[in-house]
Amino acid sequence: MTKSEVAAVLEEIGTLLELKGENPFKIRAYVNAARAIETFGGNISDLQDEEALGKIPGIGKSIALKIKELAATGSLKYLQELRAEFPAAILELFSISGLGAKKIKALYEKLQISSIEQLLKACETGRVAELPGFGETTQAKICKAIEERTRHSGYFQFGQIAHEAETLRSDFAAHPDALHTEVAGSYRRRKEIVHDVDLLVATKKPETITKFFVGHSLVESVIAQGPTKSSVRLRSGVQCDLRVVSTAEYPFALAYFTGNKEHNIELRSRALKRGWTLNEYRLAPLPVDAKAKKKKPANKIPKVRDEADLYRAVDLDFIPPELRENWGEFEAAEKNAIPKLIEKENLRGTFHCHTLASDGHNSLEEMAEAAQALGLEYLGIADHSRSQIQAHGIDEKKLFAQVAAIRKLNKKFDGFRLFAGVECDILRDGSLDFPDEILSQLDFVVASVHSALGLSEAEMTGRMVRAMENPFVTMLAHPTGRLLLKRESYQIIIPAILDAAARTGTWIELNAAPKRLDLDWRWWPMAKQKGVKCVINPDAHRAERLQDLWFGIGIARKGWLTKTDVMNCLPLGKIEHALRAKRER
DNA sequence: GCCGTTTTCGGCCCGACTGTTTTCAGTCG
Repeated sequence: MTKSEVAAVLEEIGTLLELKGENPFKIRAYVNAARAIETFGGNISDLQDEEALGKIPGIGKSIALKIKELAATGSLKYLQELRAEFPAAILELFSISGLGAKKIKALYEKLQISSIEQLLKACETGRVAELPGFGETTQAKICKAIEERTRHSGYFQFGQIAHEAETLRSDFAAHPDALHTEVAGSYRRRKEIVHDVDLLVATKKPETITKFFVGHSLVESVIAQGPTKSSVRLRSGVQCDLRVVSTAEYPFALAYFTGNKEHNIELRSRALKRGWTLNEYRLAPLPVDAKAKKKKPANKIPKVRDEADLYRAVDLDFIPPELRENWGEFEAAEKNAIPKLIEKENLRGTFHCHTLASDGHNSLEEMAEAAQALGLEYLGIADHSRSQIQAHGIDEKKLFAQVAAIRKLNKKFDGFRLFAGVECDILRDGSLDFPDEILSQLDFVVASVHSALGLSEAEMTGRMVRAMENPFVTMLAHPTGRLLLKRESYQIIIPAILDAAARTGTWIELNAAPKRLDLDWRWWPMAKQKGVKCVINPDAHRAERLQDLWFGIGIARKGWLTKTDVMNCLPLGKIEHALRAKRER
């Protein structure tokens, strides 16, 4: 049983308790515990170790016992009993926006509705509108939400909505009444998956800004519109919320809406400890009445002009938005230990790009030109190897023709260089698609898995470790193989992969393609600790997709990486040596 | 159900918007 499976069970218990109308704080305890176990970074090798579980903040005696039972027997009596009280399909009703536990409970008790299909039927026959607390409008909204749900999941890859988000940002930035503009929320934290866009604007003319927003050409429909908050659906299908505040409120709102939730709770609790209350508008003294007798006089409230002032007010260094996940950033900010995160400008080159030779859409020359236009000093070409039939994998002959073409082109460049490589398939047994004699003639080798994806955890891990043990394999590409919102990771033991990478001197790719963003940011602190080096690659199949590097930078920052952790921050003069280091060991 | 540099009992983040109400409950973030 994995941590996330345990978290899913706790989450489900929370939902079922909500349906039962249980004490809201008990419900929150389960939801919190689910989050706690999922995000817990430390070692819990044994989920049956009740004592260790209980030490995780948010998990107490009762929940620790339940986790233990779950880990030991694979099931949980308490959950079985809860499930027995409701039809199984009822949980899917929670995926409809606008429906929460109270409404679902009413639908179930009054109309015996327990599935989306039944709900749609009841809406169409007008029975929902007749329920107390519901009405014609609510019924129509439910119909629309069901329709929306079938059109898209409500979750988007960061890259799918980045263009709209940036367009809105720049359009507001150019608006004369918008004094400050930022896209906050999970977008600003550079989460790989976002489900809405949070736009924040400081202004003296809220009505004008709101009007401009709901009338924007990217807006498909308006969901809600009030004096300080409006919500719309954009053309891509993503929901976008606008918050309008004053300039004085802006830094508080920016921090508040950048989140995440756990980060905000910690920030507020730090304010409370200093005798203040923090919300999205201001830092204010605590109300004097409540249990104030023993209390020492509240500290003077400092002036806050930007986010850095706010963090300073609670005795913290500034925390970059990407780190605001309550994932160790508070401890680091207290000890002046927030690293100087990598920036886009630090990247000097990149590897793992495709050309017309395999399944890319541009020539060597076009890829090189695009790389130079981005200010890069070098670009590594790595087309697919021969066994990738569907991706037009190249054979030995084509590969050497490309190497020759690259060597020839390099004579023309000034201050720029192409490196000749290959994206070599890792075969089922961990051997490589080309023999060492061929690989040794290349500047670098990207190794990756594209076949036999269903191997067991032990087999898949062993396969990758064996590939990394090859001295000519410079880097391991998209290590988990996940396709965001589409395909889960292969079954692999990532710490074992990282250990092998550290031992063999193999770089691990941070694949910057927005559908991958693999290796995931959550693993990079561990990778770094083990001494593993990162390489940020776009896996570009078109020249313009080299720009995906920007997504990779966001994830690298989110993974606490600095420029010294990322090999392709090395300048041209040093990267060549670094590429040879492993094979010369 | 969890938690404690205010507390082992009594809190637990809280504000915005909508729709159905006629002062508020429900949902969301």
